[in-house]
Amino acid sequence: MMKVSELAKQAEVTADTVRHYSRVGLLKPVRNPGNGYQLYDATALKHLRFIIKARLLGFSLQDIEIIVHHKHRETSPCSTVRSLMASHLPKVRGQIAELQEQLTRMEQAMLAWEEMPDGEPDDDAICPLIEHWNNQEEHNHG
Amino acid sequence: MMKVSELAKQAEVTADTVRHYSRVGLLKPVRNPGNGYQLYDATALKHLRFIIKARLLGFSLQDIEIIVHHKHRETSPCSTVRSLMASHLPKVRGQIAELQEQLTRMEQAMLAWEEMPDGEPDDDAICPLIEHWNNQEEHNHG
DNA sequence: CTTGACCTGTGTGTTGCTCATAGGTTCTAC
DNA sequence: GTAGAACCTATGAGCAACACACAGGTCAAG
Repeated sequence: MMKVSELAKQAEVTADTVRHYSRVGLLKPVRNPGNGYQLYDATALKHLRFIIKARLLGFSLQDIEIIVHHKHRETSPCSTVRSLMASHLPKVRGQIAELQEQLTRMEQAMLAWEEMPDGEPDDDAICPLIEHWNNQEEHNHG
Repeated sequence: MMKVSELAKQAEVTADTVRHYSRVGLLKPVRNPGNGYQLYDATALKHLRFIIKARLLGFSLQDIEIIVHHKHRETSPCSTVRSLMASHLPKVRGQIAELQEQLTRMEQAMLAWEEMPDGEPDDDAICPLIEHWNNQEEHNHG
Protein backbone atom coordinates (compact mmCIF):
# COMPACT_ATOMS: atom_id res chain seq x y z
CA MET A 1 0.00 0.00 0.00
CA MET A 2 1.45 3.27 -1.19
CA LYS A 3 0.84 6.78 -0.04
CA VAL A 4 0.08 9.58 -2.47
CA SER A 5 3.63 10.59 -3.29
CA GLU A 6 4.79 7.04 -3.79
CA LEU A 7 2.01 6.30 -6.26
CA ALA A 8 2.69 9.59 -8.02
CA LYS A 9 6.36 8.75 -8.42
CA GLN A 10 5.57 5.31 -9.82
CA ALA A 11 3.38 6.84 -12.52
CA GLU A 12 5.51 9.93 -13.06
CA VAL A 13 2.87 12.48 -12.21
CA THR A 14 2.65 14.97 -9.38
CA ALA A 15 1.17 14.11 -6.01
CA ASP A 16 -1.38 16.83 -6.59
CA THR A 17 -2.54 15.08 -9.72
CA VAL A 18 -3.06 11.86 -7.80
CA ARG A 19 -4.99 13.74 -5.15
CA HIS A 20 -7.07 15.40 -7.83
CA TYR A 21 -8.02 12.11 -9.44
CA SER A 22 -8.90 10.74 -6.02
CA ARG A 23 -10.96 13.78 -5.25
CA VAL A 24 -13.05 13.45 -8.38
CA GLY A 25 -13.50 9.74 -7.82
CA LEU A 26 -11.28 8.28 -10.54
CA LEU A 27 -9.06 6.64 -7.96
CA LYS A 28 -10.47 4.98 -4.87
CA PRO A 29 -7.88 4.83 -2.17
CA VAL A 30 -8.56 3.29 1.21
CA ARG A 31 -8.08 5.58 4.13
CA ASN A 32 -5.70 4.89 6.94
CA PRO A 33 -8.05 5.14 9.91
CA GLY A 34 -5.24 6.45 12.07
CA ASN A 35 -4.34 9.57 10.13
CA GLY A 36 -6.73 9.77 7.19
CA TYR A 37 -3.95 9.28 4.64
CA GLN A 38 -4.92 7.81 1.30
CA LEU A 39 -3.43 4.40 0.52
CA TYR A 40 -3.20 2.81 -2.92
CA ASP A 41 -2.46 -0.70 -4.15
CA ALA A 42 -1.12 -2.07 -7.43
CA THR A 43 -4.55 -1.91 -9.05
CA ALA A 44 -4.69 1.80 -8.35
CA LEU A 45 -1.35 2.18 -10.11
CA LYS A 46 -2.72 0.39 -13.15
CA HIS A 47 -5.82 2.59 -13.11
CA LEU A 48 -3.66 5.68 -12.84
CA ARG A 49 -1.60 4.61 -15.84
CA PHE A 50 -4.81 4.02 -17.73
CA ILE A 51 -5.97 7.51 -16.91
CA ILE A 52 -2.68 9.00 -18.08
CA LYS A 53 -2.88 7.21 -21.41
CA ALA A 54 -6.47 8.22 -21.89
CA ARG A 55 -5.58 11.86 -21.18
CA LEU A 56 -2.84 11.69 -23.80
CA LEU A 57 -5.47 10.53 -26.25
CA GLY A 58 -7.59 13.55 -25.47
CA PHE A 59 -10.21 12.04 -23.21
CA SER A 60 -11.51 14.31 -20.48
CA LEU A 61 -11.67 13.11 -16.91
CA GLN A 62 -15.41 12.88 -17.33
CA ASP A 63 -15.01 10.70 -20.40
CA ILE A 64 -12.66 8.49 -18.44
CA GLU A 65 -15.14 8.16 -15.64
CA ILE A 66 -17.75 7.03 -18.15
CA ILE A 67 -15.35 4.51 -19.65
CA VAL A 68 -14.33 3.14 -16.30
CA HIS A 69 -17.91 2.94 -15.14
CA HIS A 70 -18.70 1.04 -18.28
CA LYS A 71 -16.29 -1.59 -17.07
CA HIS A 72 -18.69 -2.64 -14.39
CA ARG A 73 -21.30 -3.64 -16.92
CA GLU A 74 -21.37 -6.67 -19.14
CA THR A 75 -20.52 -4.88 -22.36
CA SER A 76 -17.11 -3.71 -23.40
CA PRO A 77 -16.39 0.02 -23.12
CA CYS A 78 -14.51 -0.12 -26.40
CA SER A 79 -17.40 0.97 -28.57
CA THR A 80 -17.95 3.93 -26.27
CA VAL A 81 -14.29 4.74 -26.56
CA ARG A 82 -14.45 4.61 -30.34
CA SER A 83 -17.44 6.90 -30.54
CA LEU A 84 -16.07 9.33 -27.96
CA MET A 85 -12.86 9.54 -29.93
CA ALA A 86 -14.75 10.02 -33.18
CA SER A 87 -16.69 12.90 -31.69
CA HIS A 88 -13.57 14.48 -30.21
CA LEU A 89 -11.55 14.53 -33.40
CA PRO A 90 -13.51 17.30 -35.11
CA LYS A 91 -13.45 19.34 -31.92
CA VAL A 92 -9.68 19.23 -31.79
CA ARG A 93 -9.45 20.10 -35.45
CA GLY A 94 -11.75 23.03 -34.77
CA GLN A 95 -9.63 24.21 -31.89
CA ILE A 96 -6.54 24.08 -34.05
CA ALA A 97 -8.27 26.01 -36.81
CA GLU A 98 -9.43 28.60 -34.32
CA LEU A 99 -5.97 29.02 -32.87
CA GLN A 100 -4.53 29.23 -36.36
CA GLU A 101 -6.91 32.03 -37.22
CA GLN A 102 -5.94 33.88 -34.11
CA LEU A 103 -2.27 33.37 -34.83
CA THR A 104 -2.82 34.80 -38.29
CA ARG A 105 -4.57 37.83 -36.84
CA MET A 106 -1.70 38.33 -34.42
CA GLU A 107 0.98 38.01 -37.06
CA GLN A 108 -0.78 40.35 -39.44
CA ALA A 109 -1.22 42.87 -36.68
CA MET A 110 2.45 42.67 -35.79
CA LEU A 111 3.35 43.27 -39.41
CA ALA A 112 1.04 46.24 -39.73
CA TRP A 113 2.33 47.69 -36.47
CA GLU A 114 5.88 47.78 -37.69
CA GLU A 115 5.00 50.78 -39.77
CA MET A 116 2.95 52.51 -37.11
CA PRO A 117 4.36 54.84 -34.48
CA ASP A 118 3.34 54.57 -30.88
CA GLY A 119 0.35 56.79 -30.33
CA GLU A 120 0.56 59.56 -27.81
CA PRO A 121 -1.54 59.44 -24.70
CA ASP A 122 -4.92 60.71 -25.70
CA ASP A 123 -8.11 61.18 -23.77
CA ASP A 124 -10.05 59.89 -26.70
CA ALA A 125 -8.00 56.83 -27.58
CA ILE A 126 -6.61 53.99 -25.53
CA CYS A 127 -4.16 52.37 -27.92
CA PRO A 128 -4.27 53.19 -31.63
CA LEU A 129 -2.48 49.96 -32.49
CA ILE A 130 -5.44 47.98 -31.29
CA GLU A 131 -8.14 50.49 -32.05
CA HIS A 132 -7.20 51.00 -35.66
CA TRP A 133 -6.53 47.35 -36.28
CA ASN A 134 -8.87 45.80 -38.80
CA ASN A 135 -10.69 49.08 -39.29
CA GLN A 136 -10.86 48.66 -43.03
CA GLU A 137 -12.11 45.09 -43.28
CA GLU A 138 -14.79 45.34 -40.68
CA HIS A 139 -17.93 47.39 -41.10
CA ASN A 140 -19.26 48.65 -37.84
CA HIS A 141 -22.19 50.94 -38.09
CA GLY A 142 -22.18 53.26 -35.12
CA MET B 1 -27.32 55.71 -20.52
CA MET B 2 -27.80 52.10 -21.51
CA LYS B 3 -28.55 49.10 -19.41
CA VAL B 4 -26.55 45.91 -19.71
CA SER B 5 -28.52 44.30 -22.52
CA GLU B 6 -28.57 47.44 -24.60
CA LEU B 7 -24.82 47.86 -24.41
CA ALA B 8 -24.36 44.18 -25.18
CA LYS B 9 -26.50 44.44 -28.27
CA GLN B 10 -24.62 47.49 -29.53
CA ALA B 11 -21.32 45.63 -29.31
CA GLU B 12 -22.69 42.25 -30.38
CA VAL B 13 -21.75 40.35 -27.27
CA THR B 14 -23.88 38.68 -24.63
CA ALA B 15 -25.18 40.52 -21.61
CA ASP B 16 -23.27 38.05 -19.47
CA THR B 17 -20.05 39.14 -21.11
CA VAL B 18 -20.81 42.77 -20.31
CA ARG B 19 -21.57 41.83 -16.71
CA HIS B 20 -18.37 39.85 -16.55
CA TYR B 21 -16.23 42.73 -17.76
CA SER B 22 -17.96 45.00 -15.27
CA ARG B 23 -17.39 42.50 -12.51
CA VAL B 24 -13.67 42.32 -13.12
CA GLY B 25 -13.40 46.09 -13.43
CA LEU B 26 -12.82 46.53 -17.15
CA LEU B 27 -16.05 48.45 -17.50
CA LYS B 28 -17.10 50.99 -14.91
CA PRO B 29 -20.83 51.49 -15.05
CA VAL B 30 -22.61 53.89 -12.78
CA ARG B 31 -25.28 52.39 -10.60
CA ASN B 32 -28.86 53.47 -10.67
CA PRO B 33 -29.39 54.30 -7.01
CA GLY B 34 -32.99 53.22 -7.20
CA ASN B 35 -32.52 49.64 -8.33
CA GLY B 36 -28.80 49.00 -8.49
CA TYR B 37 -28.85 48.49 -12.25
CA GLN B 38 -25.62 49.13 -14.13
CA LEU B 39 -25.76 52.01 -16.58
CA TYR B 40 -23.30 52.67 -19.41
CA ASP B 41 -22.56 55.66 -21.63
CA ALA B 42 -21.01 56.01 -25.08
CA THR B 43 -17.50 55.87 -23.63
CA ALA B 44 -18.27 52.50 -22.14
CA LEU B 45 -19.34 51.28 -25.56
CA LYS B 46 -16.04 52.42 -27.00
CA HIS B 47 -14.16 50.68 -24.22
CA LEU B 48 -16.13 47.52 -24.79
CA ARG B 49 -15.31 47.54 -28.47
CA PHE B 50 -11.68 48.05 -27.58
CA ILE B 51 -11.81 45.02 -25.30
CA ILE B 52 -13.40 42.91 -28.02
CA LYS B 53 -10.70 43.83 -30.51
CA ALA B 54 -7.97 43.16 -28.00
CA ARG B 55 -9.49 39.75 -27.22
CA LEU B 56 -9.48 38.93 -30.93
CA LEU B 57 -5.78 39.72 -30.97
CA GLY B 58 -5.20 37.27 -28.14
CA PHE B 59 -4.85 39.63 -25.20
CA SER B 60 -6.15 38.31 -21.91
CA LEU B 61 -8.47 40.36 -19.76
CA GLN B 62 -5.56 40.92 -17.43
CA ASP B 63 -3.42 42.18 -20.29
CA ILE B 64 -6.21 44.52 -21.25
CA GLU B 65 -6.46 45.83 -17.74
CA ILE B 66 -2.75 46.61 -17.81
CA ILE B 67 -3.08 48.36 -21.17
CA VAL B 68 -6.05 50.39 -20.07
CA HIS B 69 -4.38 51.30 -16.81
CA HIS B 70 -1.42 52.44 -18.80
CA LYS B 71 -3.70 54.97 -20.42
CA HIS B 72 -3.85 56.93 -17.21
CA ARG B 73 -0.13 57.58 -17.24
CA GLU B 74 1.83 59.91 -19.42
CA THR B 75 3.39 57.27 -21.64
CA SER B 76 1.69 55.48 -24.47
CA PRO B 77 0.60 51.90 -23.85
CA CYS B 78 1.69 50.99 -27.36
CA SER B 79 5.11 49.72 -26.41
CA THR B 80 3.53 47.53 -23.77
CA VAL B 81 1.12 46.24 -26.37
CA ARG B 82 3.94 45.43 -28.74
CA SER B 83 5.91 43.51 -26.15
CA LEU B 84 2.88 41.67 -24.83
CA MET B 85 2.02 40.60 -28.35
CA ALA B 86 5.59 39.53 -28.99
CA SER B 87 5.56 37.38 -25.89
CA HIS B 88 2.18 35.88 -26.76
CA LEU B 89 3.07 34.78 -30.27
CA PRO B 90 5.33 31.89 -29.25
CA LYS B 91 2.77 30.75 -26.69
CA VAL B 92 0.09 30.47 -29.32
CA ARG B 93 2.45 28.65 -31.65
CA GLY B 94 3.23 26.28 -28.81
CA GLN B 95 -0.44 25.67 -28.14
CA ILE B 96 -1.01 24.87 -31.78
CA ALA B 97 1.94 22.51 -31.85
CA GLU B 98 0.67 20.79 -28.72
CA LEU B 99 -2.79 20.38 -30.15
CA GLN B 100 -1.31 19.10 -33.39
CA GLU B 101 0.64 16.45 -31.53
CA GLN B 102 -2.47 15.37 -29.71
CA LEU B 103 -4.42 15.27 -32.95
CA THR B 104 -1.74 13.07 -34.43
CA ARG B 105 -1.91 10.72 -31.46
CA MET B 106 -5.66 10.55 -31.80
CA GLU B 107 -5.60 9.89 -35.52
CA GLN B 108 -2.95 7.23 -35.21
CA ALA B 109 -4.91 5.56 -32.45
CA MET B 110 -8.06 5.59 -34.57
CA LEU B 111 -6.16 3.99 -37.41
CA ALA B 112 -4.69 1.30 -35.21
CA TRP B 113 -8.06 0.61 -33.64
CA GLU B 114 -9.65 -0.16 -36.96
CA GLU B 115 -7.90 -3.49 -36.92
CA MET B 116 -8.60 -4.24 -33.27
CA PRO B 117 -11.72 -5.97 -31.99
CA ASP B 118 -13.57 -4.67 -29.00
CA GLY B 119 -12.17 -6.33 -25.94
CA GLU B 120 -14.45 -8.35 -23.74
CA PRO B 121 -15.20 -7.23 -20.23
CA ASP B 122 -12.31 -8.34 -18.14
CA ASP B 123 -11.54 -7.94 -14.48
CA ASP B 124 -7.94 -7.27 -15.31
CA ALA B 125 -8.37 -4.80 -18.13
CA ILE B 126 -10.46 -1.67 -18.54
CA CYS B 127 -10.26 -1.00 -22.26
CA PRO B 128 -7.60 -2.71 -24.37
CA LEU B 129 -7.85 -0.04 -27.03
CA ILE B 130 -6.45 2.48 -24.63
CA GLU B 131 -4.31 0.18 -22.54
CA HIS B 132 -2.44 -1.34 -25.45
CA TRP B 133 -2.06 1.93 -27.27
CA ASN B 134 1.51 3.09 -27.64
CA ASN B 135 2.83 0.10 -25.75
CA GLN B 136 5.77 -0.33 -28.08
CA GLU B 137 7.02 3.22 -28.50
CA GLU B 138 6.48 4.43 -25.01
CA HIS B 139 10.03 5.46 -24.11
CA ASN B 140 10.88 7.64 -27.05
CA HIS B 141 12.14 11.05 -26.06
CA GLY B 142 15.29 9.82 -24.36
C1' DC C 1 -54.03 45.54 -9.84
C1' DT C 2 -52.69 41.85 -12.35
C1' DT C 3 -50.70 39.31 -15.98
C1' DG C 4 -46.79 38.33 -18.62
C1' DA C 5 -42.57 39.17 -21.00
C1' DC C 6 -38.36 40.65 -20.24
C1' DC C 7 -34.72 42.21 -17.59
C1' DT C 8 -31.49 42.49 -13.39
C1' DG C 9 -27.52 41.24 -9.96
C1' DT C 10 -25.35 37.72 -7.81
C1' DG C 11 -23.76 33.08 -6.80
C1' DT C 12 -22.18 29.06 -8.72
C1' DG C 13 -20.33 25.79 -12.35
C1' DT C 14 -17.03 24.77 -15.90
C1' DT C 15 -11.60 21.98 -16.71
C1' DG C 16 -7.62 19.99 -14.75
C1' DC C 17 -4.99 20.69 -12.16
C1' DT C 18 -1.70 23.92 -8.90
C1' DC C 19 -0.83 26.53 -4.88
C1' DA C 20 -1.38 27.97 0.03
C1' DT C 21 -2.21 26.64 4.54
C1' DA C 22 -1.98 24.36 8.79
C1' DG C 23 -0.71 20.53 10.63
C1' DG C 24 0.95 15.39 10.97
C1' DT C 25 4.98 12.03 10.44
C1' DT C 26 9.53 10.37 10.25
C1' DC C 27 14.39 10.73 10.53
C1' DT C 28 18.53 12.26 12.75
C1' DA C 29 21.37 14.12 16.71
C1' DC C 30 22.16 14.01 21.04
C1' DG D 1 13.78 10.01 24.84
C1' DT D 2 13.41 14.22 22.93
C1' DA D 3 14.19 18.42 20.09
C1' DG D 4 14.45 19.99 15.55
C1' DA D 5 14.44 19.54 10.60
C1' DA D 6 12.80 17.60 6.51
C1' DC D 7 9.22 15.80 4.43
C1' DC D 8 4.62 14.50 3.91
C1' DT D 9 -0.59 15.02 4.29
C1' DA D 10 -5.72 16.75 3.52
C1' DT D 11 -8.34 20.36 2.39
C1' DG D 12 -9.82 24.80 0.59
C1' DA D 13 -9.05 28.15 -2.66
C1' DG D 14 -7.48 29.97 -7.17
C1' DC D 15 -6.96 30.15 -12.18
C1' DA D 16 -9.64 32.11 -17.43
C1' DA D 17 -13.42 33.76 -19.40
C1' DC D 18 -17.31 33.48 -19.39
C1' DA D 19 -22.32 30.63 -19.15
C1' DC D 20 -26.02 29.39 -16.44
C1' DA D 21 -29.42 29.15 -12.60
C1' DC D 22 -32.08 31.66 -9.53
C1' DA D 23 -35.11 34.78 -7.23
C1' DG D 24 -36.77 38.81 -7.84
C1' DG D 25 -37.36 43.70 -10.12
C1' DT D 26 -39.40 46.62 -14.17
C1' DC D 27 -42.53 48.00 -17.50
C1' DA D 28 -46.39 48.03 -20.87
C1' DA D 29 -51.07 46.38 -21.64
C1' DG D 30 -55.60 45.79 -19.95
